[in-house]
Amino acid sequence: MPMSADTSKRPRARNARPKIERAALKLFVNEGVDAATTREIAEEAGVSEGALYRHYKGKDELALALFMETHNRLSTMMVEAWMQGGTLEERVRRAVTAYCTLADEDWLLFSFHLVSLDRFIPHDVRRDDDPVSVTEAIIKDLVEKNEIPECDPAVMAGMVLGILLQSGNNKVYNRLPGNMSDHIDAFTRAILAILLQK
Amino acid sequence: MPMSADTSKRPRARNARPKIERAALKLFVNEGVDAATTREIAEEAGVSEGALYRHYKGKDELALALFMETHNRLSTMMVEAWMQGGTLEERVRRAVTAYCTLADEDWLLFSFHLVSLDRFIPHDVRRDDDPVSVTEAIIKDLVEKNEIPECDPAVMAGMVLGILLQSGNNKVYNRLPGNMSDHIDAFTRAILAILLQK
DNA sequence: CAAAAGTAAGCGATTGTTCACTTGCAAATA
DNA sequence: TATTTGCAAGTGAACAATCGCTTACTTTTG
Repeated sequence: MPMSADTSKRPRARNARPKIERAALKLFVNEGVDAATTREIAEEAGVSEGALYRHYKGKDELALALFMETHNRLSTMMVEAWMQGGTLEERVRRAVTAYCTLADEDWLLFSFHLVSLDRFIPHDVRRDDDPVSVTEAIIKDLVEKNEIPECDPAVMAGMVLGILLQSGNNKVYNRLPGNMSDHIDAFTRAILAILLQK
Repeated sequence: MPMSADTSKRPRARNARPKIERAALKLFVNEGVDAATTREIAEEAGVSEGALYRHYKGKDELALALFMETHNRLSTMMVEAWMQGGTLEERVRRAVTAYCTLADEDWLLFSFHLVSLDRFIPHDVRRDDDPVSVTEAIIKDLVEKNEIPECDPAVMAGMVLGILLQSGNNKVYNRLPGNMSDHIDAFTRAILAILLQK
């Protein structure tokens, strides 16, 4: 007995994982992690809901994995850019360039990291290898070697990072035109101005 | 027939509204608005769940009201501080002082505003009276009057605000010691350094 | 005593996750 | 080469839990 027309069954998807990740990123950024449902993600990805659980333990693990992808690359790139040596300006410019390049290469992935910082960065625990701690350590070192004037490293680290992070946030809100890389010069000069002030 | 001992009925609360607001703030900051349930808020406040709905239409309205309380005061204080006139340094210092004072007066309320910025600030719409637009307008004015060197007002506004916002965020994460007001000097000098750079 | 404020119970809707089943592919077997 | 077999990947229906909110009622207040 021939079946009547296919009752709108989804054609089986292939390579669901990247589709799920891009769909999740899009919804996470636009609605927030909590508001984005697994059903929405699956629909946006053109994939069944169960497929998500073949690759991730659950929604939270998916979100964390996407966050960490950027978070780890960020720490690595920043440290590498700094360790290469050179003048203060050269090192700052390299770090800023690394940050902006990472942002521009995959803006969706990067902006998710940016807007989810306060969800995934624990409020009370310090890690030695996260961007804030790394920046603080670098500044402490610069002070000790008399490359910059005396200052409170914790305060200075916040201000320096603020220049980059807030500019990123403004780009998320469509308040900053162009790519992040378009402003490498402005960022570099501002950071140097703060570091070398007085 | 006398009932056996009171089966754990909550003693009727009085003045529930402020209790609800403080409890909500605490939970909103620590868990996020979505993760904090109305049941948790009521329990933390020592109040029944229904009491929330005597004062607010729902959870979202409660969160928005708490956000706007800071948001509006912030815009007002910043504009007032700036309009009073004086030298560039005096005006910057007054604006910074206003910001830090607001933060220290009610840190819980303020930090909720800080961590919820991207929830309540729409991604695509510009308002003329929000802090970012206000800052941008001020900088544009400074450039036109040749009080500071030529620069892109959008970029400069992001960087200037970043100094304050990221420091606030770091305090939320317990990475910045003391009150915000303790660092008024550092913030003021840093902002002046990037405004007047080159 | 009327209105405002608070309570406890519970309802409808939604959500993250599970589960039994199917499919396509590639290695193993003959 | 032709056939079998094992397994990772995909499906979608259903579940248990939870959440925001409403309701019927009681208490306080001016």
